[in-house]
Amino acid sequence: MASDQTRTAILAAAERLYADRGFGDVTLRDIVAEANVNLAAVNYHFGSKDELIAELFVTRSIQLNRERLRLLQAAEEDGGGRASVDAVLRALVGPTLRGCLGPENQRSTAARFMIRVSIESVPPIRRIRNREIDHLRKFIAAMRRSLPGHSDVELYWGLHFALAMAQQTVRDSERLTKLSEGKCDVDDVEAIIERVVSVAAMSLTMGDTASKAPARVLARDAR
Amino acid sequence: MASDQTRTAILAAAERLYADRGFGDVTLRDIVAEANVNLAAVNYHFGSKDELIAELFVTRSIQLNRERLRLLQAAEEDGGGRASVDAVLRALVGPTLRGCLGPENQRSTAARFMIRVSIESVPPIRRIRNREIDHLRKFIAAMRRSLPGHSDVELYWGLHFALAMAQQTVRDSERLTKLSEGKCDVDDVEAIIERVVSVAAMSLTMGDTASKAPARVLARDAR
DNA sequence: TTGCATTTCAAACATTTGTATGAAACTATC
DNA sequence: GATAGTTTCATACAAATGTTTGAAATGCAA
Repeated sequence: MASDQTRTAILAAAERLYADRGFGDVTLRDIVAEANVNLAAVNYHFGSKDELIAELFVTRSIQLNRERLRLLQAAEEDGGGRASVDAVLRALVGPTLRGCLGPENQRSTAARFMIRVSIESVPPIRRIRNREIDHLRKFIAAMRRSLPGHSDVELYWGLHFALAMAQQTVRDSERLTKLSEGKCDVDDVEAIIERVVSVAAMSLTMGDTASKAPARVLARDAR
Repeated sequence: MASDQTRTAILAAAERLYADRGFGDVTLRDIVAEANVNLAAVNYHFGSKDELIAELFVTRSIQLNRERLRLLQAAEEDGGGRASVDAVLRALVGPTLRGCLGPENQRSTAARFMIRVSIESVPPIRRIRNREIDHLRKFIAAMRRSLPGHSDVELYWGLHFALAMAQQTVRDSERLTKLSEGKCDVDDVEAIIERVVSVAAMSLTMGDTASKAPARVLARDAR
C-alpha cells in the first residue's frame, strides 16, 4: 500500500479547477500543474482523464445520495414510518440546494464542482447520471407512503418538478438574480428550499383537482 | 449577391449533426462532409466555428422568442389588454415544450437542436443566453398586469419555476420516462403544458399563503 | 545492503483540432 | 470576351491534447 498523496492531490486540484473554470477549459496539464505532480501521474493513477472526472463525480454523488437518504430516513422515523410529503421533498431537494447555493464565498469546492456538473454536462458524467434512477425510486416509495391515495403518475410528476425547480435554481441563480435585480435572494437557502418544497407539495396535494386538468380549455392559443 | 447555397447547406448540416450527436462530438470536418462543401468554407462564410454555432442558436432563439411574444400578445388582446396568468405562462412555456417534446420521430431538426442546447451548454451559446433577460421582462410585465396585487418577487419566482419545469422536462424527459416506466407520457405535449402552467400559476395565486411560508417549521432536519 | 515493486519523471508520440493560404474555378459586368 | 470580384478547393500550419514509454528514483522487506 503506497502513499495516496499524489492521488488525492490530483483529485483536489482537479475538483478545484473544474469548479472554477468548467470542464471545457481545464486540461490535464492544468491539473498536474495545480497539483504539483507529473503529467503522467493522472494516467498512472486513474487510467484516463475521463476516469478521473468520473471518480470525482461518483464520490460527490454518493455523498449527496447518502445525505438525502439520511434525511429521508430521519423524517420517516420521526413520523413513525410515514413522513409528510413536505418532509420527503425536503430530503430530496434540501441537500442539493444547501450544497450549491448560499453566499458564494462560503461555497465549498465540492459544491461549486457540483454546480459545474449541472451546468456543463460532459460525457463521462452523463453516463453515470443514468444510474440515479434507483435512488429516486426510494423517494417515490416514500411519497407513496405519504399520500396513499395518489396515483403514481402524479407522484412522478411531483418529484420531477421538485427536482426541476431545485436544479434550475442552482443552475440559473445568476439569471434569476439579474432578472429580479436582486429582489430574489438566492443566498437565503432555507427559504428557497421551503419555496420549492411548498410548490411541489402543493402540486401534489391539489393534484386531483388541478394537475389533472383536461388541457383543452385554452388550447386555442396553441394553434 | 452570390449564391447562399453553401452557407445554407452548412447551416443545415451543422444543425442536423449537433442535434444528433451533440456539440462535443462534431468537428468542422464532420460538418463540411455532411454539407458536401470544402473544409475552408466554414471559415470563409462564418469566420469561425463558434460564429457558426452562434448564428444557429441566435436564429432559433429569435424564432422562439417571436413565437412566445405572438402568443402573449394574442392572449392580452383576447383579454382586452390583460391576460390571465395561465395564458401568460402558457405563452412562455408553450413554444419551448411544443417544439422540443412530442413523438420523437416527429421532432424537427430545429427542435432537436434546441434540446441539445439545453443539455450541453457550450461557451458561444452561454454568452448569448445572457441577453434573454430583456425578453423575459416582457412576461414579468404581463404577469404584473394579470396579478396587480402581487409583489414582484413572487412573480419572478413564478416565472423562474415555470421555466424550470419546462426546461427540465425537455432536458430530462428520458429520465422521467424511465423512472415512471412510461407512465408519464412525455409525448402528450399539450397535457404537459397545462401541467406546468397550472403548477406555476397555482404557486402564484396561492403565493400569499403558501410560497411565502416562513421556512422555519421543519428546519430541524436541516441540521 | 541487496533485490523487488511501486511510483515519479522528462520526453516524445500520435492525433485531432480550428484556421490560414494561395492558386484555381467560377460569375457577372462592362 | 476581358476583367474584377467572389467563391471553392487542396493543402499546409500551428497549436493543443490525452496518452505512452522507458529510464530514474524511491520505498520497503529480507
